[in-house]
Amino acid sequence: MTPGGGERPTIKTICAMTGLSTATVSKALRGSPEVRPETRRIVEAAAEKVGYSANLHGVQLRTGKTYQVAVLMTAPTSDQTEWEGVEYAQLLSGISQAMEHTRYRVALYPVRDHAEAQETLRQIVRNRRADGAIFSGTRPDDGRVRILQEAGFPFVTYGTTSARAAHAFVDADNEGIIRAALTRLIGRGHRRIALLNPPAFLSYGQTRLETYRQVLAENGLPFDPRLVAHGRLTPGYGRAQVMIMHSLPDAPTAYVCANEAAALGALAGFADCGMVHGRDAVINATDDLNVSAYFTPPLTTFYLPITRPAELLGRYILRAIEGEPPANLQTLLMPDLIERSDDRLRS
Amino acid sequence: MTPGGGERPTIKTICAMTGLSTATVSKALRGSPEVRPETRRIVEAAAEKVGYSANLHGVQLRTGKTYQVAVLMTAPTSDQTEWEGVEYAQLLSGISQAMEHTRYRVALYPVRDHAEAQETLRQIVRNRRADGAIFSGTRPDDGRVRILQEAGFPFVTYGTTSARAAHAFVDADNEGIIRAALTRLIGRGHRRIALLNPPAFLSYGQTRLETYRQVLAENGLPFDPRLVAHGRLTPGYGRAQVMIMHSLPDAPTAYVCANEAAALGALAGFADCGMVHGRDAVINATDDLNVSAYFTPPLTTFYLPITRPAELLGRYILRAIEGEPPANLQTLLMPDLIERSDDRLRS
DNA sequence: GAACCAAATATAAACGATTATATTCCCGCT
DNA sequence: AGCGGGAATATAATCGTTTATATTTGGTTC
Repeated sequence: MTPGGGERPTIKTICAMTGLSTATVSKALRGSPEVRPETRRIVEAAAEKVGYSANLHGVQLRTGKTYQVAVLMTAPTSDQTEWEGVEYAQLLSGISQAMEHTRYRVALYPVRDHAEAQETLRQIVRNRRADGAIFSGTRPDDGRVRILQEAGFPFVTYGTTSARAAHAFVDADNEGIIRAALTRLIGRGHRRIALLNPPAFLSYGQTRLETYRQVLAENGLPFDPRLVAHGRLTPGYGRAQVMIMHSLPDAPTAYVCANEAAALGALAGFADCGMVHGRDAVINATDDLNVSAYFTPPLTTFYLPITRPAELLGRYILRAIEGEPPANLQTLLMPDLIERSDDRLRS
Repeated sequence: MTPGGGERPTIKTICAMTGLSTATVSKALRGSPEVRPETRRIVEAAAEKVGYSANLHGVQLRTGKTYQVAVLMTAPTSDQTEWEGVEYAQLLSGISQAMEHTRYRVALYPVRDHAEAQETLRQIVRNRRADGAIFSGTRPDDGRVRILQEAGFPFVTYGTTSARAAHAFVDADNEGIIRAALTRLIGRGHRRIALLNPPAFLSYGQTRLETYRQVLAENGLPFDPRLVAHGRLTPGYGRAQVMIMHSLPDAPTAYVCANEAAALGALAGFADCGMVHGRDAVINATDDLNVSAYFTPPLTTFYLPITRPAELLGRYILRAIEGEPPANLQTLLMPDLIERSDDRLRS
């Protein structure tokens, strides 16, 4: 494509073609007002002709920008074969898609745990390996948030923290979800409703628990701690919790599962206990993949396509990098209720 | 940490500390034999003291290396809410983990289709955005493979092609899987076995189909094209195919599904048709997430934890970048058979 | 002791962009 | 005519490395 050979064109190629200096060409290409519109057109034509695109390494060295967005992924490790973390695929895809027509790319940093995440972020900040960061699984007092705030490093969380006012975030409206799910189930006659929550240290688990207690109280129902479980949201967890709670003297008639993996396991637990969904108890899920349509039986779900928060995360980190204040970069998304079963209390 | 202030240390920092020149320091840090061991120790001590780590942008500009591995991900797009592509999360995680203690990072390139993948790869090659590439969903005659081979660009595929001899790849042993699955089902009395395959243009679908025909022939069983389906491996696909094949005059008594998503849908199809798994027909899956343990009922599966091929992909791409010949970078992995149901033909 | 050589180190030129500073040019003003 | 000043462009420094080339050092050899 380059007339003179297969070498990749640089600014100097364009200088040679146009007789202009590197400074002028550089400015013209970035649309600086200092260069005459006519000159800019000449430069752009030349650039177009040879298919010029800036060498990022040069730009990066000079400006210190990396054009990378670090996405931390709390990794499904090799020793852990459960169905977990599968939503990362679509999360990453959505984030990348938001950066499609920019210079930015997603760079992946898998981490094993919270401590490693902090260490990784420190390195990213210290060595300026990225211009911004995204991570999920937030805790109310989140060490990662503190590190990045102290460093003045742009970031967006997927999930809230107690410092939420001060940073960009995207999350599902967990309060809204639990309120709607419980109100619906209570309206259909359920009095003992189990909550299969994620690990207790996660913000959204806590939000859900608080809302759960609140809604129970508002409806004059007692709070029974034995109906609340915390744990990693694997199918195995869902199954185990159903088996435990089923054997309570006063077993729950409804299970609200924090995601579809747990709900799938809960269904398996039903089978193990000889329970029939809809007759002995019901399960509701809240999730972002919408697999529950294919469970036997299909489950009622609060469904938020994960690509929605994902694209938002992508757009927000770009704006955060550009210096937009966090207050403009905060969104809670309310999932849609998809009723796939009646869920009325029988018996 | 730097004595003189918060600035990030560079080679010049170390020059100032040791009184050596940048050339010597650079060579010392990279272990060049031209520098005296004693000098090297001095340099290393100084580097350690100030916490020096090379500025990648400088290195990249000078050497042209990017220390990025491009992973193409045929993206679950926003308009597509089916459970599909979820295994990418663990694939990416495994790849990244293989590069953990290197300078290399995974850079993510989501693409919508084959054409976009080719265009993306051309850009990556042309603008040297990465040192190597990984992609999946191979076809026998794969345009992406041709582009990279012509460019002499290092890459590893997840899946085989007809040019397999000439490039690095990792894949499941699809021939072995189908042979084992069919032999087992035939041994248990099944005569009409359905094959729920991925889209026909994919290599592994073709391999599976060929093996399927071959094994049938070896066992004196007729090949019935109506028992073979091709399509995107969503739950919806599995369900639809079961409904179609169930209504055949001579319906299959066993379904071999190419992944767990399709198998889950097939189970949903069973429920829709009023079929009972194990009585009217059985389902086998082959997959890498091992969710089928939690289906109702649990399904027999050929299970290859996706992290195994993933780590191999990561290791292979690093070696390919270092110039290792493709012949040493080719592996077919045989999954484990996990028998979760009897699967003998009843009736 | 001069000449030579290898080993170790230093100097300086890249890599490709951005940008502070300098130069040129042209115009209007006194 | 001379000068000041703004607009447009050019020159050159710079980012942090690597590496080709030059220089120094010290030891051998004759």
